[in-house]
Amino acid sequence: MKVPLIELPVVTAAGIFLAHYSVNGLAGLDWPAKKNTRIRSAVSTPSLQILRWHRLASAALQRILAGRAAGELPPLDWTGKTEFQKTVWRALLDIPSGKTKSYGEIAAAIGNPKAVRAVGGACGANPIPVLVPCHRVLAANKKIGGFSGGLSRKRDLLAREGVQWTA
DNA sequence: CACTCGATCAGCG
DNA sequence: CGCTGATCGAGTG
Repeated sequence: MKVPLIELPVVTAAGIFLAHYSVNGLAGLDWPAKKNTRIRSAVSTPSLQILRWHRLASAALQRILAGRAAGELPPLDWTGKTEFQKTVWRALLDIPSGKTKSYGEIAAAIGNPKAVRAVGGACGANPIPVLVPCHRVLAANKKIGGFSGGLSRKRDLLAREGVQWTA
């Protein structure tokens, strides 16, 4: 069955993010496009509930970009994702702003200490960057590691949170 | 099922 | 610093 998605823009100083909502909650977040793409609003009329979720998501995004704690999040829709991925993402939500963990620490935290590389894979598959703070995961030696959205974005987010990493 | 590929890591020279 | 093996989940055919 096909679940309709609603797209709503989040205007921030860092650009316009695009949030995707399903009937279950926030399902995805897109990085700001380079160009001034269509700021067209929702394809169909968002329900009151979705607008409410959107307020939460927008506020949380603004706070994280300002280097502060996210605060309350809307429900996250991870339908169709694997249990392993969901477990990893839940662990990411436990990393507070300004702190980081290594891929190995995440693996240990979810009780699967040898699944180090798999954790990296799950981070890369995260559909909701920033709010699910995949950028707070560094390599073991505090090196920057990788980032699917581009390393410059990871560096920017970490800098906003006052985090140090090794070159 | 049998591959392949990673946002890893620790060990070793 | 660079190379290597171990090891896991996901994607592909």
